[in-house]
Amino acid sequence: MPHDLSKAYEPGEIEKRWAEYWIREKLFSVPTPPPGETRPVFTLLLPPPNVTGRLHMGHMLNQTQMDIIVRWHRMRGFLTLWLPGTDHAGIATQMMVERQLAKEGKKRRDMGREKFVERVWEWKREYGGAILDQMKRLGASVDWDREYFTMDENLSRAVREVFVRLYEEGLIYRGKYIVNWCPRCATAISDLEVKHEDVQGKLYEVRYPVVGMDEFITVATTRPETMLGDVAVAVNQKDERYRHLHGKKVLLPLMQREIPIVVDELANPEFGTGAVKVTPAHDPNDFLAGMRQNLPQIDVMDEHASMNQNAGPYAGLDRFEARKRVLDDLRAQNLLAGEKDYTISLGKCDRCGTIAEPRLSMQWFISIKPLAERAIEVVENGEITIVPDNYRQIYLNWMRNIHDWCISRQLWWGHQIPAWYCECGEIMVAREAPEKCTKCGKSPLRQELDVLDTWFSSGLLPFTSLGWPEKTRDEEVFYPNALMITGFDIIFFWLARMIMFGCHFMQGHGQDAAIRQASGFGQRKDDSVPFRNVYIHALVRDADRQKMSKTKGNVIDPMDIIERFGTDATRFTLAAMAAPGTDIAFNESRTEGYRAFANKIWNAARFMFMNADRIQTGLRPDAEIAAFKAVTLEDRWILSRFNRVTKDINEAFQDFRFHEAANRIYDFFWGDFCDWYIELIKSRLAGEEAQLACANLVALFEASLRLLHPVMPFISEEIWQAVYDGRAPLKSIALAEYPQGHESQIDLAAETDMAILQDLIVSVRNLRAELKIEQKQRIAVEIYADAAIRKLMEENRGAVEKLASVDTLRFAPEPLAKLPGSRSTARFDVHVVYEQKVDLAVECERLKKDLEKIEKEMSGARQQLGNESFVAKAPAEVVEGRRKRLAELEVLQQKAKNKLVELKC
RNA sequence: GGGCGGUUAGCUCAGCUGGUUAGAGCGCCUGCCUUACAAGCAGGAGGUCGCAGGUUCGAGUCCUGCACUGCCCA
Repeated sequence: MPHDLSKAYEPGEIEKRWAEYWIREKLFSVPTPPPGETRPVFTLLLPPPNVTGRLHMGHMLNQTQMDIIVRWHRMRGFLTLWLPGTDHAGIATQMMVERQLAKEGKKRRDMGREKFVERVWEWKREYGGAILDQMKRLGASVDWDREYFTMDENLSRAVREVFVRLYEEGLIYRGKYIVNWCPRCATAISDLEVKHEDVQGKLYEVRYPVVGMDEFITVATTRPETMLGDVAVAVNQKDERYRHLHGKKVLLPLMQREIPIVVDELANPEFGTGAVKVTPAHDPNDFLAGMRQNLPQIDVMDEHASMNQNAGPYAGLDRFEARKRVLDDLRAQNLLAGEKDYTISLGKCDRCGTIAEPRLSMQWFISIKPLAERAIEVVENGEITIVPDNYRQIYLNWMRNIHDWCISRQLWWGHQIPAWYCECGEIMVAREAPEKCTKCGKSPLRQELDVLDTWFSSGLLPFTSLGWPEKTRDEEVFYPNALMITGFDIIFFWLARMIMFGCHFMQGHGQDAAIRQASGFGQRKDDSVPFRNVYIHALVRDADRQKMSKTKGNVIDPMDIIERFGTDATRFTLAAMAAPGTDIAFNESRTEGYRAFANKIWNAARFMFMNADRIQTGLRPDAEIAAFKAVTLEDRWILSRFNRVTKDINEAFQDFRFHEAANRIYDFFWGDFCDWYIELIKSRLAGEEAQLACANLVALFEASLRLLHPVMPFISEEIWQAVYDGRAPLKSIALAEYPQGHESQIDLAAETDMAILQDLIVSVRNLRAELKIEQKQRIAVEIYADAAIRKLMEENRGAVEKLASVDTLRFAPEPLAKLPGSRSTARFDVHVVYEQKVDLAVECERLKKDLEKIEKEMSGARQQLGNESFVAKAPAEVVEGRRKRLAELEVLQQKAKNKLVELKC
């Protein structure tokens, strides 16, 4: 890699090149370590994106954070495994292929299951890698050799194993219950796959005539079409209004069916009329009431939510059309007692947006409580930590109120449930297809047509991706994963399921003891957990804090942002804005700013190379911060800053405080390193010390690149490789050592001295601007200060001259604060010698403002110090700090006052 | 209905366990193409920290109430 970097920073080409290089060189591939491995291990599973997915901002944030943490660990010497892969996304993928077929005028059902599934595989082979390809462009440092797909043969085998074991343990059962049903997808969906939305609807009141009485009972409903399946009317025991109707019957309007009035807690006397229709086949609460009251279940809809033959004259109508007709007919018969506006919480299929329908059907379920118990325990007792802490509570609440999980889906794409039916009624659940019935010996058997919920298989990934159910060395080394990073919206999908399954199936598992100790988990007791720590990130919104959605059209495509600003700048933006627990309002102007930052780094590198090539030191192949020789004040200062910042950044990463780490490095590189250090050593680079100064520059730069690498992997790699001019000691900066902050190199005296010097330089610049002195014109300044400060300024007069364009620097024996064209701090007065008239009015105004501020602060400080309890109770250093500040303020006040008098303001 | 957040500069956001003068980026104003960088440099303006109480020597930070706003669950 030559030193001649192009003049402008062009991320596109650089990023593409290194992304390919990293993959080609298999830099992040981790072979199974043999026994005796002593390095700490860090494992992390990519929460599997849908195979149909395209990278969105949420993925980008998620992956940026993972990549930062992963690269950081790798550089700190951890054996770091990041496992990539995708899940088969049952409904989504099936939809995708059905749509493709529709274009060819074909239908899934005409095609047959086998052909259809083959077609899905074809689709997967062709398009299924899209999201992973995008990850490659991001430079995600995953182990591509270990890529998983939930439908792979080994993972499918694991799924069958899990199903069989759970069934044998009595934790899987089959039954006819009300489930959420999507009429478009024609499958059951889980509670989590139904998204609720408040919409304005109507509450209809319908009069049911009581049989044998000249009376009506009025029930309220938001879904009148379901009345066709009514089997009772319920009233509450305590409700006096209906006491006389207990045991009577009503004649169900439109259907002319006699149904009983039952007494059941389902009826809430406070709500509506207090009487409620009971439709066990179309409402979960009614279903339970039906069981209690031993009522029949009348299903009036088919799988597409059209009315079936049970709906009598309405058969064949779509549910909404049926609703209209039912209402019309009720109206005509004067049975519609009222319609009120009513807010309805409408459940929609998460995948396709169709209004979900509660449906009575035969499904497979997991009896979840026993699994949830341990999943609660491991979070309560700290075997798994969740950060930020408030999500811990959310997780626990959900887990404590969990319902049995419907795991069967009426789809073709997915893991077909390993259950077989015999005509004799026997059900066999087995790892491999049984040949004949175990009870009656008959064959052939018919396999269950349903497939498993996608989350069933992805919930197993923390261990199945490591070879389970085989006992593998990988499992011993890499399980439990160290960390899971995911979005809060996914807590219940992945997190909860992985924890339940992990704790259940990995019970008794032990991680290699030496590795576990080395990895920092020595004190954790439970190795069954899927991961030790969880970090939950927030949502990425648009610049106006709106949730991104296709319908609103405000979706920001990360690939588009990357195209324009580069991956590094995009990553940096997300990192810099990712304060734990806070949503990110993605603002393009920030990314633009961070591209400018990358450009700054780029140009600083060009400066370094320009000098290195000129000075001919030859860049040292062993460049590293240890080679830095602090001889001057600015050297000691920048070394101190570097160590301080490094320490802060390491701590920030430890706590997932990405924004803090990003801001620290930004301020350090731009504010300290470029604005001051480089400017200060320019004269040294031109002088006798050039070699040393240049070596220091390179050493510091190289270390800073390593510091930056996890956040901006590409530009750091590009420049780092250039530093070594094609002879880098390692294949990549990604394998180099991450800087550690050394307390011993933090030099408080140097930082204080430098601050005084910066103060002086800024004061002079300030005066120049005020006096409207042209930038080019060099000027004379006078300084008044005590001996120590005088010495400091004397020793660094070159710096002042260069950075403030000063040609003569004199020291005055008398205070200068009174003079026009002067500035004062508590430590020194500085005066610019310049004939041009000072604008007295402006100066007076500024002085008065300053004085006001000083005096305001003084009175505050005096009040505090005058308060006995403050002096008695506040920590000594705080009181001392206040005293010192007050003394300073007094000096400043005096100086300002004198000057006001002198200038006759 | 239950729970959880947010409200700090014109905009988007930091401010961890309460402690000196509340910060950043963008935007704005002034002056500079100063040989690394105009995606830049130098200087500057801009905030009674949503409102009202309280705890404390001390509150942007802790507590209570209110207002507005967002999310999750039922």
